[in-house]
Amino acid sequence: MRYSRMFIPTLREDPAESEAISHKLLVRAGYVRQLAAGLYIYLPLGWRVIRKINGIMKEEMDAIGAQEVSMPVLHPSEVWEKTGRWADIGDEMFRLKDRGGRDMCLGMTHEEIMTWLAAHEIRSYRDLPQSWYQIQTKLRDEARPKSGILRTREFIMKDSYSFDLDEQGLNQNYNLHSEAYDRIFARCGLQYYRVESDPGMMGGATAHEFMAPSPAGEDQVALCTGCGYRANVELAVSMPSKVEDPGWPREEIHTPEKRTVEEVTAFLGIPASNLIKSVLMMADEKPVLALVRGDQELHEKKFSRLAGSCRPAAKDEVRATLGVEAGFIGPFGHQIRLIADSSLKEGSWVSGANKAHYHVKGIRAGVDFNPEWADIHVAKEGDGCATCAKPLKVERCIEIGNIFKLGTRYSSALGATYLDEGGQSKPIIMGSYGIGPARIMASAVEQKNDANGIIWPESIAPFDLEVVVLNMGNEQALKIGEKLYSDLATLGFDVLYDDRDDRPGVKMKDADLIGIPWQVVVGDRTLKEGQIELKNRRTGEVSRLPVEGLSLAVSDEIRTRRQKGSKSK
RNA sequence: CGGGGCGUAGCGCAGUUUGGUAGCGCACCUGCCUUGGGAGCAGGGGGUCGGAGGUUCAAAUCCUCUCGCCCCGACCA
Repeated sequence: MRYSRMFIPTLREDPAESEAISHKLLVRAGYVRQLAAGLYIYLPLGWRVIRKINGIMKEEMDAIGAQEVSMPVLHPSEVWEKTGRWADIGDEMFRLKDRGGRDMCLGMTHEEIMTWLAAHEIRSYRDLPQSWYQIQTKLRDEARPKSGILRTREFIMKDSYSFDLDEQGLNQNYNLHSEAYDRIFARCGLQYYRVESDPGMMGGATAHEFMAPSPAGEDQVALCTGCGYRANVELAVSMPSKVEDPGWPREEIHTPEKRTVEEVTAFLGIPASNLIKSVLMMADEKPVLALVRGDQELHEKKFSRLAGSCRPAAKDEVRATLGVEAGFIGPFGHQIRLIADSSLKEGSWVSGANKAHYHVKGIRAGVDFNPEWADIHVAKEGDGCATCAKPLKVERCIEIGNIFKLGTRYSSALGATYLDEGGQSKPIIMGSYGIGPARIMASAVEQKNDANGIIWPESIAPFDLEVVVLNMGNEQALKIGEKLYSDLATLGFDVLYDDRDDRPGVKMKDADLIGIPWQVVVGDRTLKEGQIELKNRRTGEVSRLPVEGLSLAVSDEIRTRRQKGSKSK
């Protein structure tokens, strides 16, 4: 492809409306443009990257026997009504009516439609197992689109669905997908973790997420440095650091206007880990008091697994229920359910005194309060691993893929059954598996860039190499450039040929910004010595090659250095 | 949906406090010149100041409403 004819609108400056590095670079280097909040246009370079990623995904999906299909984006409401999600899902679903007044929606995922198909076409155990996948547009009316192409309202997803006779078959398909995902992300050049995740509203039992570490990520992942335990903090368990019992006797202390943990600890000169934080939650409109240590955060999801769906109580609800304002709640003297984090079992603590402007020091579990015990804190860096007690690390990550064991949730609802060998009708056992190619793209940029721009992994770069003729006025250079361009293409490389009549500085800046892994530079300076340069974008390493037999030399050099590179990785 | 910020030329911004007929850099067009890290000179085109209403002799600037975008939080099937 000739640069002069390709649409690559690079920007000299970072776009104003962007925070994430990947967002800035992808806009600046001419890969994407924003149409509206959460709606992105993929320009020629950007679409090439997506196509490369999709190609890798297809190869790996096909390799595990999954079959590609294509599903409609527009769905009739009935299918979604059958699984209950038409009602369960709120504003996040785009809904519309067709001309006949029928309720329709835009697909946010395809469990319903895939299961509908299975329900209609699968009859016998002989038809199973099946794995179907598609690479298709999804639409979700996100409350807050953000970080460029990381969280958008319209996005492409590779989603696969497995259909099995039994749990054993599901496990096999689940593992096949997990391994295929490992190969996909490794081939895309990403650093990533496979972590335990919350099955959530997908309604399954087991789920994992594939997480690419990046400060732009929205998720936090707890990682054990010892045993390899890895889990999304949405469900990660941990042992909070031990706190020595100060052995305080019980006494009431005047703490005027000291409401928050910071205020109280500063006032009393004690660490937050000596405090009990009491949070009143409304679970199905019934009050439940949650107790965590002062240095912990209440994990609402863990809590709601015990208490039912809940929300923090409003200020006036606190007063009405407990008779005291929120800053001075104590865990004693109430007739409501108490759930405390296990870290509070031993020791003496400071808590609110159930009296405005007073706290109480030296209260003890078993003496002053008798809660139900559970892990209801958010795991944080430095907590002990629940399995091996080694310290946990917490890292911010981008969710690039997920796998769910769905079981029979969708097949039961939609009547996707088969007849087994004995003629018994049984629900199909399902799994679903997703990958966001745009997130792979963004994660790659997040993980691989420098001050000059993007550094693509070779597998997903828009081109294999870029030929840069620095001075188009130099006839010899021009001739060599043209020859390189056609020869290297013939040798099977995807070549971007910068034939623009621009100054060398502009071309080199653009080449670095765009981030194609190899640059073949034809410049006056080295040409005088009968040489051209081959530059590795990642390492900056430059090797000089003689003009004679150039194209083959370049291709040999890239191939051997690719091998060297992959060995040293 | 709650909190914060921002909408002025294609992009990045100043001007808004204190109302007086819109500016800078880059990009773009023409010509000259230049070619190893976003050159230089000369000339030129381009803006209903997000939108609507109001106050005023006069509004980018003040007031009211509204739309859009970004960031934090909630949400995220």
